[in-house]
Amino acid sequence: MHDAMVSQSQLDPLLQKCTSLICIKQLQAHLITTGKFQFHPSRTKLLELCAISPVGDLSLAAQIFRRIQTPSTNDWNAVLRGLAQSPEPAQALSWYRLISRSPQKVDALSCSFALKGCARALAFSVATQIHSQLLRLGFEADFLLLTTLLDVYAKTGDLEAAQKVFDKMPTRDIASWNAMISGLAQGSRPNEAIALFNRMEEEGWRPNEVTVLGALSACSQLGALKQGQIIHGYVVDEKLDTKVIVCNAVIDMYAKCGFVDKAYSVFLSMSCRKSLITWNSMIMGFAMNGDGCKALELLDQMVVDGVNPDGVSYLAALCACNHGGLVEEGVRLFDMMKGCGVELNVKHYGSVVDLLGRAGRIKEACDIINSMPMLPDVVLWQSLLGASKTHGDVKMAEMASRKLVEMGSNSCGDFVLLSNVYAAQRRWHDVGRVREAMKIRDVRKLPGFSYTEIDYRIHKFVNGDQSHPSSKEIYAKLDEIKFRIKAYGYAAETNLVLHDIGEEDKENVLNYHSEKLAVAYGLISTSDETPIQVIKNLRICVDCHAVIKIISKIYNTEIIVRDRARFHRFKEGVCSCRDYW
DNA sequence: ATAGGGTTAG
Repeated sequence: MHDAMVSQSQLDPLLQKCTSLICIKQLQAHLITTGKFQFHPSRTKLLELCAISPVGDLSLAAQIFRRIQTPSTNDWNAVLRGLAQSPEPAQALSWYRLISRSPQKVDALSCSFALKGCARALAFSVATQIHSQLLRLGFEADFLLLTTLLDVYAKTGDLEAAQKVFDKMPTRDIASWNAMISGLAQGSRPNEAIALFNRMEEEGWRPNEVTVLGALSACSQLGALKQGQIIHGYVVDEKLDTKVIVCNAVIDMYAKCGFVDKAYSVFLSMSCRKSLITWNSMIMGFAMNGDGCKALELLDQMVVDGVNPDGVSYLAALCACNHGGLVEEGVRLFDMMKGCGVELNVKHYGSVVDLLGRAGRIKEACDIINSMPMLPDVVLWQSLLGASKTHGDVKMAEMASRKLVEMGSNSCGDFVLLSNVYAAQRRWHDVGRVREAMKIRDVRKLPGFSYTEIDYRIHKFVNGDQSHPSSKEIYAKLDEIKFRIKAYGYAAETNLVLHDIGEEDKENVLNYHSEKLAVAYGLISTSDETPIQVIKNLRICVDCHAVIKIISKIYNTEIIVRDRARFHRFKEGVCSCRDYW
């Protein structure tokens, strides 16, 4: 680059074309050698480019900054913005404090970048400080800044604060709505996310691709198929499905609503190029639905399509083998993974241990745990404990429980499993011992709950719930079910109930599990052919599984239950998991 | 004068 060629007016266009670090360095050297560095109007732009562009270099930006004798707020902000989007966003917050103490002081942009840093560093209390500061500085009418603020509150987990900012905003634009909707969806308040999405449409806004991502994610969480289908329709009408990211969200929504076929048809008819996430979402969809063969097929196909599987792809495929009962294929896949350059993490080990454990190959599962290069996590011991329970291996169950206690696990499920191992053997004294340990440690049962979507509304039930407006009819239906399945030859598996209470009471505990309440409500509320859909936060219980199979037969209806790990599709007395889960 | 905010799988 020749000095004479670069006059003041020519620097800006050069900056626009600057797409490499070398180029940045050349322009910087030029400014220095020509003595224009301290005063050139494009210096800040160069600094910003260096701090935030993917080809830039943040430490070089810091070096450049240090040479500036009197940095302007914009110079400060350039580095601040770089720090906020760097892998160490917390550094942005100390930098922000430096700006506050500098003669130039912060402006609205400084607040914006610092808040972005808070969002990424999950620094809630700093965000509240910046919040009060921006009010003092009189930025409260800046709705872009307020959108950033509400986003930080949502991301750091204070949805009430986010909602407050949103409600008080004098003007909003689509990004403000999007931040609030995705905030609710990601903060596990999917019902409110969907309600806000609908309100947005009522108020005449046209959702864009970011909006539907949040809304679809909410539908996925809830298993809200009908609502999800409406959004999918909108996506097609508005041609938002030209974006791969939107297609991915649609695929995920159908898969998590239990309609893997529908997910697959969207997958097959996509007009844009599939990304790694597309393949992974689809493989996971097949995994959740127990279709191991299809998952393995896709794992091969993606390579042909030029997309390299990553650790998530393999984990999903392994999980599919697990849920599909493809034990040999799963073990083979696991062995193959060791030589294909993908780093195995604790989840891969967890999955194969689970696979072997479920198949009753508990010794092999235990050997894998002992051979791991990293420390086993609680999940591994929990699957081994679960497998020991299923296969009645008391010794192994006790060993796994001991490990869990050593690791400080205070999860109720661990205690319940061990207790169930004893209960199945009628060792009530040991059951009592476990229950005592739970009391001492103040272990509480994570409450089980189930959802079902009826007429576009989500109905939630907890165990023994009597709060639903149709509670009377639901319980009457459960009585009828109880009567009809008894006549069919069913006997409750009461050895699964934790407490050594009377047989009849045990039956009642089981009878009013949340998933049974949701299924009963589904039965009295739907008359058409659509399957009853239930989403449960925990794993489905063995008794509920047995009962729902019979219900699907005697009521001639299809019932789809999504539990914590996978789908169960009940039809004509059998379940898609083939009782293997 | 202008800059800034919202994004899918595990």
